[in-house]
Amino acid sequence: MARGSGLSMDSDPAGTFFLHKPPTVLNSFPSEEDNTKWTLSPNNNNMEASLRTSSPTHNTTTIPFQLSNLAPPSNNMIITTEMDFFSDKNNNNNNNNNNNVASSSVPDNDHIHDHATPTMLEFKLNTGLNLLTANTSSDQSLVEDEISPNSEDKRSENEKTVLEAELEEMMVENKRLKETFDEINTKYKALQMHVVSLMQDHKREDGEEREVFDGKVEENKKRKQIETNGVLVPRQFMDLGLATNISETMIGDPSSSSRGRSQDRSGSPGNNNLEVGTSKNVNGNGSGSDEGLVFDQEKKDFGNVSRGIESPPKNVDQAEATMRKARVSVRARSEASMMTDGCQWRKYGQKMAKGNPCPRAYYRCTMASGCPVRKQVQRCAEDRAVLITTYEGNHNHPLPPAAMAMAQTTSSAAKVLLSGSMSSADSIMNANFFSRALLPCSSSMASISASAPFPTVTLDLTQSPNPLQFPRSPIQLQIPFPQNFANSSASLMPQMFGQALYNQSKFSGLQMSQNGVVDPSQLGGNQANPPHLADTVSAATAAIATDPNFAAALAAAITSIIGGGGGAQANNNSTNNNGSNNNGNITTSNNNSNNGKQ
DNA sequence: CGGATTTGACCAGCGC
DNA sequence: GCGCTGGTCAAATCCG
Repeated sequence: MARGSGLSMDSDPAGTFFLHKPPTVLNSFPSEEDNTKWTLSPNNNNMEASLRTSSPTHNTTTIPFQLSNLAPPSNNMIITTEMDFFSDKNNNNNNNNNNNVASSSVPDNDHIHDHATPTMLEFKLNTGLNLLTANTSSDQSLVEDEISPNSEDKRSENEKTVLEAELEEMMVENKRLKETFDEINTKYKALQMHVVSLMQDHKREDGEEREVFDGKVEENKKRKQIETNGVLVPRQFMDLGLATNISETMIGDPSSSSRGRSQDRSGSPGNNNLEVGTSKNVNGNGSGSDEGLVFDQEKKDFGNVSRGIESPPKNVDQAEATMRKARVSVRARSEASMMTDGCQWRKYGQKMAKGNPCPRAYYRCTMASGCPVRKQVQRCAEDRAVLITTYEGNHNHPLPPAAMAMAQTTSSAAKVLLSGSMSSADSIMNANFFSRALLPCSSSMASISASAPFPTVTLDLTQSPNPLQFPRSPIQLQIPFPQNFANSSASLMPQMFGQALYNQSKFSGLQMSQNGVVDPSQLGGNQANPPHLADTVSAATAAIATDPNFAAALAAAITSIIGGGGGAQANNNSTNNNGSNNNGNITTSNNNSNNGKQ
């Protein structure tokens, strides 16, 4: 391969260019002529053009390229070019590695090989046509342009028009973006006020509701009936008190400790929603629940809360088991058999699941021996283009950046679901609030299901709402993600949700003062005292609003939306490496008590 | 040949 | 107690 740069051109008034080959290229350039005649043919508003040469030795060669970033023309137009020659006869897609100003292709390599040396049997011409309109002192060859003033003026006029149109378009875009942000800001404040108001109302009614629920096993049965019928009632639409009552009833009523068998825990058809199950009905004897991870600190805190505040110790085990089973399910359209999430997985099983003709595959993480993280992959029964991936557990090893987002999400989900698994009513409220306020952007793609046997967060990346349609409801803020955003930014989404989850898990542990006022200094403090709901909400919204990662992700999402979804700027650098993963406070309990094969 | 995948068998939990 | 289902194991098989 030979590389040459700095071909120079000049032209006659008719627009015919003469290409001068610099000495450094002579040995590799296939032509023996010193001057090859090139004709410049502008088209498409002068933003594209092609160079055509016809010579006795070259026959006809056309090199298309684009003209962009052109400054206003001058009479002394200087064109610098860069050409690369390399041997790949079949590859006509030349890469302009240094710039994208121009692209070219060589349609027929044979024509330019006529006079190649015997050792240079094949060439490929890679031309980075750097078309500049200003004088440059680079070592590239320069030649003054002699294009006729009339045609030049005409072209510059067109270019000016195009640039002005682009500028105007960008200004409109900018204005629209600003309006969108303003709208989001306004709605966020309205949402915050409304949620706080709701929580205050709930607090007033709290005592009354507890009385009622204590005697209302019937309501719990109703709830169970709904779930077993496969009709998901998103908890975000449930009355907060009802959610609380159900959860507490499930704890107090052993008969309600049956693990549901609903098939929708990993995202049943039509359940394009975020699910945060808060059931705490896992059998405390631990059979089958020994796998997965336990957060030591959370175990401790949880135990404090449970024993010290409301629950008998046996419920601690139940919630711990629930914690270990916390899952994050991701729905995304994908033709591949498995989502790329940055981790290495080994398939260890496959089963036909009830209600779905597509088999469910079981994978475990193989990035480190003993990593407890597992995932299930299954296609949606109703829409086979949708791939449902359910993660469970937390990695016990360092992760590559590409895997951080997903891992953070699973870990954060486990945390928030632990808080939702506490017997404290407020903790249940946290899980409920998760979908109502903490993930205000997700209502169209999120709901809460109590039907899952394990707490499961389901992120739906399959929806493609109108990119610019924002909700009118003052209390709900949706950030609809365009389809291509969901597809291309699967790593960003978990990051957003993961951070939100993580923040929520933080506020769930806030210490409250006697009067129920949140002490900001207690953010992330111990969890000895259960939070009050209104304060929890305030702290949560504050945590979300001030979180730079969430803000960045939100901005990226909106940018993607406004920009027509042309690729969200999923910045891996914004991944919170201080997430709950690998923080050393997790232990693996892998007794395999139920895995022994006799 | 070593690692990954496939697949039948096994086990636990739950509903009836 | 039995059957169903989800989840896992491990031998067999495949593959690079």
